[in-house]
Amino acid sequence: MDNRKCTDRLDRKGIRVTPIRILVLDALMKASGTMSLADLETELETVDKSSIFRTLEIFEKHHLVHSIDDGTGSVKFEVCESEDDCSIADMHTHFYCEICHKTFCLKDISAPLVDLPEGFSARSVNYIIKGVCPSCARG
Amino acid sequence: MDNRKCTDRLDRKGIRVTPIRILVLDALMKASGTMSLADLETELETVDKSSIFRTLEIFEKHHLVHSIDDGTGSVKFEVCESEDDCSIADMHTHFYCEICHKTFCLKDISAPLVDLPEGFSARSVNYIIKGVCPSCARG
DNA sequence: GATTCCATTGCAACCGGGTTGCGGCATATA
DNA sequence: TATATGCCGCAACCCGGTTGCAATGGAATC
Repeated sequence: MDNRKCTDRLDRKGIRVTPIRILVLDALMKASGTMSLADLETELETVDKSSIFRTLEIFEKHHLVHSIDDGTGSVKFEVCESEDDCSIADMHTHFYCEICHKTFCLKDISAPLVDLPEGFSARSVNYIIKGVCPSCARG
Repeated sequence: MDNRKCTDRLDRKGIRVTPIRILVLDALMKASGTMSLADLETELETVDKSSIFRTLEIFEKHHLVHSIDDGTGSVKFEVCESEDDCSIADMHTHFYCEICHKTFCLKDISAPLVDLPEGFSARSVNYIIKGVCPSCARG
């Protein structure tokens, strides 16, 4: 576990460093895709659900992670790509297969952003396409 | 209540007509925007939650209505625009204000659809932008 | 007309993700 | 050392959604 890297990043975001916050951030950074609260609970079995919850809450408020609602009923979390700021450009496309109920993370397809009516300002985008994935289409 | 119109539409979709289904469909058609299960429960106080739930399930399966997950924790329902088929073109943009927690239905902005990798086929799009709405921006 | 069958519905209970109150412990501040 | 503040675990709670089951009712069959 890269303790140092986590500590630095928390510092830079102005988040007080604690052992649990390091654990959670480390797990998120190591994860290949997104992680749900339940995923983190499983991964960090010594840490209480509510602590993880509150940690994620803080991370999100400080734009260290962002959440994706893929419509499966459990919100997913992901470390923001850019080190210093979490921009809308970080938001990419997700695909949910209605057959096998898996969520795919299409990292290289960034979520489109439409022109909004006067007065609306966007801070994040939740873009999820539902349909049938390749392997379910074949079989 | 336009009983006839509802009955016809149910018929055309191959959905067996029942009093409750007429009530639910009528409420949805009359609604200015989207409705949640809870909204319908309030509107149709004589009808049980589970009955509404199952009715919506059937409606959705027959592509008479579609659901939108706006990230508020309660799924919204909406009658498909086109009479005969519910196409992806029906899906429009939704905006969720992080300050006042309201969901706006931007009916005239259709949800964009990105090119998916080989093998993925899209059946619906869930596109929701989060940010600050005009009245909250004003302060 | 009587009987059988199956879809529909209401009720109540359940489920699971998320959230909160609170008390204890640790850490910081005076 | 005394005092405040923040962090954490536990347990309980909340709420939207979902399911099992029994009763009802209408259509199909005898």
